Order: sequence, then C-alpha cells, then structure tokens
Amino acid sequence: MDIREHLQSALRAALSGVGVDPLPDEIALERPARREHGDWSSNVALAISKSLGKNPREVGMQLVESISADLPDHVESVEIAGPGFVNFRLSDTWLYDVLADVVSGGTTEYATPDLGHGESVNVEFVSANPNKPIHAGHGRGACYGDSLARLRERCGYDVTREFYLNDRGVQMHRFADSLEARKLGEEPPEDGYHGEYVARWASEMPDDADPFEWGYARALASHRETLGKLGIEFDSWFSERSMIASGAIDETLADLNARDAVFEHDGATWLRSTDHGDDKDRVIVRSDGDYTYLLPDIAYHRDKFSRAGHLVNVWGADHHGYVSRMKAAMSFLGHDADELEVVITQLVDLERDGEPVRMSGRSGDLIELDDVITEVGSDAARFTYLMQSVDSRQTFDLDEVKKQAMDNPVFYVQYAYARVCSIEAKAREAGVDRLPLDQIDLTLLTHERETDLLRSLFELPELVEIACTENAPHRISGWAREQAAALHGFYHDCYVMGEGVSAELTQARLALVEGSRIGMAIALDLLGVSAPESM
RNA sequence: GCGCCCGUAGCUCAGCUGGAUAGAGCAUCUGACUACGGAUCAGAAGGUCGGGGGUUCGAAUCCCUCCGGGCGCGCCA
Repeated sequence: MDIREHLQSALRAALSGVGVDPLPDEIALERPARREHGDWSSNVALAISKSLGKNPREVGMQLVESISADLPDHVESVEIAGPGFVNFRLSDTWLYDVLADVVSGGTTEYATPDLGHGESVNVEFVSANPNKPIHAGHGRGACYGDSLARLRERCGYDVTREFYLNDRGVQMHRFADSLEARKLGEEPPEDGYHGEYVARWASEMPDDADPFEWGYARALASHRETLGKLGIEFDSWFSERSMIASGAIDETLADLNARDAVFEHDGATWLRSTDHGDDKDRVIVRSDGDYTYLLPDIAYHRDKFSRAGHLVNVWGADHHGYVSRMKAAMSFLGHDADELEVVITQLVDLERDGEPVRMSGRSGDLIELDDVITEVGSDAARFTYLMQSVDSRQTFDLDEVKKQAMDNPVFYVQYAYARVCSIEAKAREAGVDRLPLDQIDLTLLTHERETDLLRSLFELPELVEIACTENAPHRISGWAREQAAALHGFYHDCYVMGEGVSAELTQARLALVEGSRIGMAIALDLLGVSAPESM
C-alpha cells in the first residue's frame, strides 16, 4: 500500500473514533514545504471543523491523540501544528519500499498509473498545411503533442498520433501555381507563395511533374523528415481529400441536417452553433455552393470519433476561436463535447542572443524547424519546448538552447543520467555485481542525499498522473531537473565505491543508483529526450 | 467592443480544484577538487506574486474591477 493511503486510512479510523460521521470524501495529505512540519501533513481537521462546530485545533488534537495511541507502521510521531494541521513524522523505512518498487518494476512498470484502462485516444497535432516547410513555431506543438501521446500511453490509453492534411482548396492551388511559376523562372502570383523554399523545391521538380501532386508529395516528405529528426512518428496521416472521395463530407452535411443542426439563410447553410454556446452561427456551405473550411473539419472530427472514444487536439493560439464551434458541431452529432479536448499552445518567440528573429516577412520566409534542429539538436529542442507551460508565450533563444553548458538544463539533466551510467559501468569494471534486492540492506541509505533521491522517486508516479491528466508535460521536465539536482548532490557527497565504503553500503547505493537511473529514463522517455550513457 | 492566454526575484520560468515563513535555474558575490566524469557541489543576496476591492480561520491561487502585453473575432483557410 502506498504510504499516502496508509496514512489516510489511519486518519479515517481516527475520525470515526472521535465520532465524525459521515467521513469526508477526500482526506488531503501533502508533503509540507518546510521540513519541521514533518514528512506528511493533513488539513482534514481544518476542513471539517466548521461542519462539526468545533475549533479546528481541538479536532486536530483529538486526531493526534487517537493516532498516537497506536502508531501506524513507519510513523514515528504525530503532532498538531499551526491552526490545526496534523503532521506526521516518518522513519525512513517507508522509503525503502519505494526503492524496491522502482528497481523491481523497472522502466516498463514503475510509474504506470492505469488511468485509461485501454480506452482509445486520438491525439492530433501539428497538422501543418502541406504547402510549406514546418516552421519553428510548429515545433512546440509537435513536441508537446508527442509528449502528450507518450504520457497517455504510459497511463494505459490506446493512443493514435494523427496528422491532418489540408490537401485541397485554394491554398494548395496557390502553392502549385507558385511552384510552376518558379519552375519557369517567373515570380509567383501576387496571392501565391513567395518563400525561398518554393524556388528550392521548384528546382527539384521534374519537367513533366504535376505541380500540385508533386508539390504535395514534396511538402509531405519534408514534414516527415523534419518531425522524424525529433523522433516523432505519426500513426495516421489523414487526408482531407479522402473525405471528398469517400463522400464523408456530404454524409456529414446530411447528418447535421437530419439532426436539425443547420438552417438556410441568404442562400447559405448555417450551423446553429449558438445553440451550444458559440458566439454566432457559422456558415458551412456558402451561397455559391462551396464548403467553407468548417464543414470538412467537422466531417474530419466526426470521422475521428468513429475511431476513438476521446480526442485531443493541439491547436495554436490563433485557432482558439474555433474551439466552441467545433464542440458545438460535435454536440449536434451526438458526441459528448467533453470528449473533444482542445489544448491551445501559445506562440513561440525565436531569439538569437537576446535579439528577436523574424519569423515571417513579406517574402514569406520563415525560420524552418529543420534549421532549428540542425542548430541546437533534437534533445535540446525538445527539452526546451517542453520546459514551460504551453499556456504562456515562450521565448526560445537559439544561442541559449544550443549552449553545451550548465546554464542549459537539458545538459544538466542528461549529464546526471550519464554519470549514473558511469557509476554502474565502473562497478562492472571492478567486478562488483549488483545483488538481488532481497540480499541488499537498504536501511543503510540514511544520508540526506540518499533520502532526497528516494523521496523524489516516490513522487514520480503521482507526477506522471498529474502531467497526463492536466496535459502538462512540463511537470515532467521540472521533475527531471529536480531529480538531476538530487543525483548530482548524491554523487558529490556519497561514494558508491572506494575507501571507507563497506561492501554492504556499496550494494545499497548501487540499488539506489539503479532506481535513480530508472526514474530518469522514464522521465526522459516521456519527454522524447534521449538518455545518453555517456556524453 | 467581445472572447481566450499571460503579468510572480535583475533575467527565464514553476507553483493556480485556497493552507503554515512564495520556489527553481541563470546572472551576481563567497566557498569546496588526492576516490565513482568539477559539464559538479555548498552558502549568501535578491519579492508591494501588475494595482485596488471582496469572499474566510487562511488568497499568488477563488470572485469583481482597473492597468499592461499577446492572440482571435469573414459566405478566407
């Protein structure tokens, strides 16, 4: 049993003992910020005192007396503090159970909370138009979406990574026309694409190629290649065009009609999206008979719901206005709008040595993600994109990120991993094999550096769960940085082998080192950052 | 004007379904190398949590309001 559940059941028993009925649904238990407040703290007395009509300190005191009368395992003392907190002081013995879990579970078993029970989830991200290279701003959504998928997989979901291709419509034709013009040595049309890449691709294009199809394939290949460099592979590339061929778009329109979700006005067909909380109703078929972008999008989401129970969309900040209309459309089609989760990622400002780098200009030039990866490397790019919450705008300084120095967190973290591997390699060289857990005396791990590492390892499963539930991979990168700090501290103060280190202590520390390696490997994998054995 | 995101240390950012004296990294200053990789470790200093109200035992966190920044508000995609 988890130490938290262990203490919660003790509190529950104590509450019953003092006549609290019914018991509260939740008994909060957290690690206090300050060490003198013990190892675990509960505010349950503060939470329930009002309904009891008693002073919280008095309630807390009763709980403390009750629990003290028969201390649970691992608990050294219980005390009342502040306005009525019940603080537990534990012996380190509970931490040894944690290490045993980590080492016996390994990277595939430890920190795998089963939240999904095999439920299918479709994570759609990037979905950049197949008519230009992926730019640096897409990198954030790409790394973020892939990390969300990794978190979901770890938490027991059946995940599909999907990329939606807007492979029809005016933008594609403009792209084809621009390619053709460059091929002929002419300027692209006024409303065409003027970026440098158009000329580059046109020069690769065979004379007899169809500019539309060839250009589409070229852009798609570019997307795959760039994302592949980040270790991102999609299970599904879903084509908008395929829905024309399959009749899915017309089918969707008929479905919406049948459900009375649309009306005719001024010769156009409108979705009654205001019925489901949108600001205004939206045109889905124009008066000239053409679809607006929205109808194929609705058809696409309808199709996704036929393939997965839960959808996660990663959209850029400039698309936040479309969330409510898409949810409205899904509600009309009989889906639970809450099963469509749309995460908005804020913009990325690219800088070089503190100076802004222009993302785009009149010429249509942009900073390609591929160039960013070439410059800073995949690991640094991924870690950096995932270091902060996607809710706030990010400044991405190329010079900072590519620095192979201590002010670059990715190297600090990877170096910690490499050090751990180096210790294990050293032990192997010295002919010291790590013994099975039941032959190791973990109670020798009493140094503060050691218990810090154990506490950090204990937190990982809960953190994985939070990161998954809240779509917040930055919680994992934060953990990795703390774990790395704990590892460097341990490395500095606690020698695994050498003079004055007993064989028994070496064994206990080797187990700790292996547990730490496992934890770090799990975190780095969730971020899609490599775990180097040497650097 | 309306909607969404943001405003926390000099800088970059955590913390936000309310908890105790608000955290980390960088930068600055001071210390630590005769053993597993010093790409490291320890310490110091650094704050009106944008301003103002409110809710309550308790607010960076919830509510209202104002200020500042970003992104959206098409029969474009």
